Amino acid sequence: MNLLFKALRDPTRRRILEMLKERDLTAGQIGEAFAMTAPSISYHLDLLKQAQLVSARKRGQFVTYTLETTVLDDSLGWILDLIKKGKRK
Amino acid sequence: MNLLFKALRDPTRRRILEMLKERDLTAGQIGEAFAMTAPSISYHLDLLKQAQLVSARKRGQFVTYTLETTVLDDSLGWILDLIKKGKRK
DNA sequence: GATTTAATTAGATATTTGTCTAATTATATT
DNA sequence: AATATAATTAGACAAATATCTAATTAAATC
Repeated sequence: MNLLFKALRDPTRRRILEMLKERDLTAGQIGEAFAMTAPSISYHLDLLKQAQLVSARKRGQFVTYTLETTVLDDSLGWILDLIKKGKRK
Repeated sequence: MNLLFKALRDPTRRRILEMLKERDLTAGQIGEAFAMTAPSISYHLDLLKQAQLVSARKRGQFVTYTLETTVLDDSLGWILDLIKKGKRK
């Protein structure tokens, strides 16, 4: 939960997730969309991976990233709880 | 959106929101639940206020904080989009 | 009106974070 | 096998963050 919110805190990382929503992308393709060096993108991808928001598979010299939504269910549940349960008792 | 995720990133702040889900609380009451000085709590409450996740009203010398869920709808929408739309095309 | 209490603001500081350049690893191509 | 390409790792560094102590503000009580 902590790694998840940590990952979602950064605009670049949120943008990457939105891109991956459309289609799987290699690290290089992701990098093209940002005015940032490859190592910086790598860093963000690593945090997303740690949070299990993306998975990576290597194909030749390319690494393709895929959006993983399972872990988002937790955050959804947490937020929904906050919205729905409020103020009973 | 950015202030929102920024606010949700910190465990202390998430905990505060969970507490406020049950009932409104004064700054002091919130502080009691943490091993942290009053100014630190004030700091967190300020960030939550900036994100519009809580509102504050002063009654005498006390300040009571209330959970505000409206802004959470945005985050919910954003996350749901990520989960539901995925991989079309 | 002086003192206590609740809370915030100001200022200092250690840690975390996001970025960079340089170096490394691994694969593909010539 | 030498070179080029994709990506990551290592190390450095500035900016942001979370915490503290001290000072301030505002309300309540003696």
